[in-house]
Amino acid sequence: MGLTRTEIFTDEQNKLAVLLKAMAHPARIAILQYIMASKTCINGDLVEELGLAQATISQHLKELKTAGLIQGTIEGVSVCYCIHPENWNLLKETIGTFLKGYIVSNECC
Amino acid sequence: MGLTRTEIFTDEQNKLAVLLKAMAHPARIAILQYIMASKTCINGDLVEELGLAQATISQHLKELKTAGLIQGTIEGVSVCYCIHPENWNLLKETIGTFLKGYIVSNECC
DNA sequence: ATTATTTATTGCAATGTTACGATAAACATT
DNA sequence: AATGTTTATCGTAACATTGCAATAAATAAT
Repeated sequence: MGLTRTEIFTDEQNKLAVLLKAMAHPARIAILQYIMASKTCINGDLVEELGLAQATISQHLKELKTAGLIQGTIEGVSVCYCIHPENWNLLKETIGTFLKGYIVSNECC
Repeated sequence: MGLTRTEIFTDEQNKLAVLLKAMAHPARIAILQYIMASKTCINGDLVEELGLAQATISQHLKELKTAGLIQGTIEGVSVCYCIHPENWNLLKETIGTFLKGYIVSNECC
């Protein structure tokens, strides 16, 4: 007990939950916003910008990368991060479809 | 250590994180989808539908209600839950704006 | 070669999440 | 009044998350 019972949900429900969870932290939202604004960035930029420890930023970047929201390529001594274009569009679509599922109705409480 | 440093983020970043977190669980996604499809529902419907314990469903409903995504009104012995129309539209807008922040660019890694 | 720069990983402490059984509370039915 | 129905809350066990210091690893500069 105490661990999510993923087996009783559909793949789509589990996948959407993983994506939302990856974004569900102010630091990761801030990181995504920073990357969106500056197109690319490195870990050090974010450490300065956000004021979190280097290890913490690195951990958040890893989570975003694991979820497929960003990608990182080694550039000499540093790693260049940016939004993962294809996955971001997929994300947009998946969340969009989910949110559109509600149509205002008067059958409400 | 170990607790999110909300004070270093903007209100908007923190609020969006709270909303995303409220949805970032397969059970809560399933609950929202069920409510969207059936317009209204009670705790008991969801216990049958999802196969989670009554206490667990109640807890998830509470989280969704606290985040403002759903509303519940007492109807005799049971509680009728439905999507919170205004907040759902706000959510749509907030997430939409966030996701639109990325414009595909060739300045990538 | 040595030193500097940059990021990832490890280890840890504090806190949060998830799930469920048991129980309480509140109304409906008999 | 006693019983049934429905939901919320409490307590608890098992993980999971967050954040940081310390350290490792890998390239760049001197």
